[in-house]
Amino acid sequence: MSDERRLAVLRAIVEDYVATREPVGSKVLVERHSLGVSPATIRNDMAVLEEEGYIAQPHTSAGRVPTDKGYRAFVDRLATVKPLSPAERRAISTLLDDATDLDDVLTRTVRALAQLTRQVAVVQYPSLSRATVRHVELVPLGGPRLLLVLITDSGRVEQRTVEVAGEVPEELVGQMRTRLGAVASGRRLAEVVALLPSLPESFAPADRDVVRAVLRALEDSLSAEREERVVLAGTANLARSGLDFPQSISPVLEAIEEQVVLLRLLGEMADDAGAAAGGVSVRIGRELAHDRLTETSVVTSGYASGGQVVAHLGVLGPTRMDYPTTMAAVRAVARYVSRIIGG
Amino acid sequence: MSDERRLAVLRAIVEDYVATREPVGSKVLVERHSLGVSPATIRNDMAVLEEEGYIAQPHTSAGRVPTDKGYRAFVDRLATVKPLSPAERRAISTLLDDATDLDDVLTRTVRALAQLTRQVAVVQYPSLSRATVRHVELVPLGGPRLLLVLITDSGRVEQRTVEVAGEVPEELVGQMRTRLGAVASGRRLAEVVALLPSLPESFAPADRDVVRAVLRALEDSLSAEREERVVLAGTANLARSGLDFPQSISPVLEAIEEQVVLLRLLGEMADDAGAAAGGVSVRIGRELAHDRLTETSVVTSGYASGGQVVAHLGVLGPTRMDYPTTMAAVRAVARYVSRIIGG
DNA sequence: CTTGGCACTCAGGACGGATGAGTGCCAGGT
DNA sequence: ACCTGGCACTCATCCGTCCTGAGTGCCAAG
Repeated sequence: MSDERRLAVLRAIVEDYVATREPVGSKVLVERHSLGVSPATIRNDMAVLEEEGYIAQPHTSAGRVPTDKGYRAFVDRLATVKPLSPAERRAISTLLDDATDLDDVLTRTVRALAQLTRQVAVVQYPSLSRATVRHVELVPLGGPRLLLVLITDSGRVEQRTVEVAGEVPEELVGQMRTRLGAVASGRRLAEVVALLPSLPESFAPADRDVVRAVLRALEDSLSAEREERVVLAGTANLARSGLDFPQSISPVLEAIEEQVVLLRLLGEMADDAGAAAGGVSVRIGRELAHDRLTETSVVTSGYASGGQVVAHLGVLGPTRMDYPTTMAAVRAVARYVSRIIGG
Repeated sequence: MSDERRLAVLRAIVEDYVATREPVGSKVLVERHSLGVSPATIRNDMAVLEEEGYIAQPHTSAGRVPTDKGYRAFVDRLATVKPLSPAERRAISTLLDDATDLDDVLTRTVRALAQLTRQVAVVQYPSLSRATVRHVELVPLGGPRLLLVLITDSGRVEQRTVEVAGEVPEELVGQMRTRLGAVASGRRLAEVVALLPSLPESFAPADRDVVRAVLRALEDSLSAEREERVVLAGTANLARSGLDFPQSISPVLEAIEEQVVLLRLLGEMADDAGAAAGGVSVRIGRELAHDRLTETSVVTSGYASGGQVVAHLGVLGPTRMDYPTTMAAVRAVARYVSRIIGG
């Protein structure tokens, strides 16, 4: 009982099924792959693979289809690395090279990823919590409103309006700007938050209410909820591969509208085994632990700035996706982005 | 030949078809609407309506379906205004009232619109070209990079990194910041662009290259292409109403990914007849003049700041949509946003 | 352990008749 | 001049039946 051949059969099934979208039977298997044995033998192997949960039959008289477990085995042990074509590499560079600011880089990145993989792409903004403050700006908007702008070293710009009691004198605005700048510049955001409470005391008692309002806004901007942002592209690809989602594509559309869901996934997958080595992390169907995404797989990778992983990006597609190609694309794009923003 | 009754029949057909998604025949028409005549009479009217192009038959033994022209007549002459329910009004307020900055307002707006109409919602950012500059900020990002931040009176914050030849001394940065601020503050963007060319001459000759790089970036930020942005929501609603798009929803998904297409539409519709009166503009199917959106309708309205229309928002859905409700929602939301940002 | 043979299952397509919704037209009534 | 009931006609859809063929599992022989 050649254990080896059984795995070869599994690989062949996954590859054929991904290519044709149709359950694959023993006959076409020996025809398309040179396995050197007869269909009957393959059938025995397939029976075992089914017993072990790697493949399944949609109905009695049909061929076999890989299960989540089957795809998992394929990804972990069977997939052969598939380098990007020169054309694809070129596409990445031409798309990303003349980006201007961070927004632009990420928008182009997510488009590149969607285009390469022909699937839905997600890119997360660099995390704020690990960033350091480059600059704090406070601008009167007229009337009782101020605009607070926060610039981090990763190039992120956060903005927030502050409602205060009444018109704020230019002088006080200047004072706050200076002292906030002095306290925050060069520090990590978490440190800044810790230093804020003591700040009002250095102002005249009459001004402290205004100062406190500004600080509350600042603290709020740094809160976990606001700090996470994602960009999306390739939603249209879902419709194209609509047939790959037996139910319907709505669960996927819903999930990607709920950015919370995406962020949870990206976060969880950051801790996955493969991800540590700067590699690619894959979750297949049920592994996503999301009851409406059982037909979906996600492929992610972290990207870095200054050697430090600052955020993640990835791709969403049907479980029945071309994993080698997708993984190669995700890895390549993640590296390229790291190079651009990483300095 | 009562012209009046024929229009009543058309209205009834549109209403029934929108409600049931099924071609409507003469019999159910007299049953559901009290038209006071027999099915046979209705049939004669329907024959005329078909002749004139307001309705059509999918196949011989089926009922009638409104054509684009039929919907147009309905919208222009037949639709009865349908005020929002108190619950819906409340939904708008609770969703929008505690918004913080402009980004937040627009994100909440687009969500509210998507939720109310159960369709795809689009909100355009306030146009830059009519805005005036509130503040210009220039921040060294370390190395040969500067970050240029532009804040307008409508609360928009534009950012852009600038690559220069080498490290820029803090003093020069300060100088540029001050002079840029002096030139730009309070002026309209178009005026600012006109004033830029003369600016380098007030700097030391050695610094002029750097100054010019910054100005180029600034000018670029103000260019038409960059100035337009939109936010989207409700894409998942497309899947739900997937049956309403006979072909597939992909053309719609593609169109909304191509923001250019959306911007063109919003722009064109701003000039439509109804739009002038601060009202709602509707385009139905072929009227969109987009060969892949023949099954789609768009409902838009402008929203204002300081009495001036600064941008547009709207909704995309199947031609077979509930126009009165959708129009009411779009108008209500547009007014509410105007009130919030309009000051 | 492999292989050819064989009986078995069953989804999907093809065919055909019945059903019924809906129409257009006409002749008669108001 | 218009409305109406009656009627014959069309045709999409539904449903039951049959057939085909892909694919399987099992077995006995190599």
